[in-house]
Amino acid sequence: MQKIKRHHEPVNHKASKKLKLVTDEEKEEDAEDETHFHEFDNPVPWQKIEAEGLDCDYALLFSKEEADILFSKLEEEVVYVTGEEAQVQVFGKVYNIPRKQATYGDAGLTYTYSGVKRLACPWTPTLEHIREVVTKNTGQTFNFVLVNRYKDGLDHMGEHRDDEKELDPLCPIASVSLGAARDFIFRHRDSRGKHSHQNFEPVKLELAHGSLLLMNSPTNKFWYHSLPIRKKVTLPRINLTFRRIVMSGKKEHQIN
DNA sequence: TGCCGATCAATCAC
DNA sequence: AGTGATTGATCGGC
Repeated sequence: MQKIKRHHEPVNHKASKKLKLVTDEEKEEDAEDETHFHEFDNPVPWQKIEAEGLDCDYALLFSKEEADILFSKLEEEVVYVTGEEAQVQVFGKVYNIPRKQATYGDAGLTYTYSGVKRLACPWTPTLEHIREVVTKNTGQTFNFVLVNRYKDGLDHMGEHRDDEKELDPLCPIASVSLGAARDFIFRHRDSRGKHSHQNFEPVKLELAHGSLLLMNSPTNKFWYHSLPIRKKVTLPRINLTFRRIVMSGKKEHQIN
């Protein structure tokens, strides 16, 4: 297993200056005598967000300094789709999506967005680095990331659920936010529309620079989420949603 | 003003 | 093959 090089400040500022990534086995060995190792190894403090059928965990994963660097690196590395790939059809009409999108992941993986299949680009160094940090902090592995870039508060995403068939239903979706903080709204599926038969209050969060939101099962079965327009926001935000895609049985891309 | 919820009535996946 | 779900723009109410 490859070691992760930490080239930014650690989350825990009380941690030793000697930043050495230790494997789980090494932790076991050192655990008894070295107190400062415990400080360094402390997991990020998670905040639980719960409602009926909704189960999320929120944490500040990166310091401002780390997050600033990650943001600018992503601005250099990520290539967003253009043209027809950046359009979506709603009720028969074609629109440009009100944000920029890109898909990265393990070789050969595809992702279906609004009926259109899209091939994952190979991981960039920064995306791979963030994936490793997320894995280290969640214990979950991901093989794909959807990148959404919102250039200002007018860029947005409408209400939807991430319930694509190709997603591993038990794996959480890990959403990393970088750049401008944006409001994020959950609404229960049975509390939408004029004749909704239940009355769950929306769950509203602000996703901060450097934060990680884990959306655990079965959140996406019952709750829609959206990133609404915020006219006061003038700065860009990049959002990374790490997912686990299972190519169940389906023969991938038959080449004739 | 800005925000929020409802509507649209075409197309597609299952 | 009929049904249900859809994603974004627009509009009305507050």
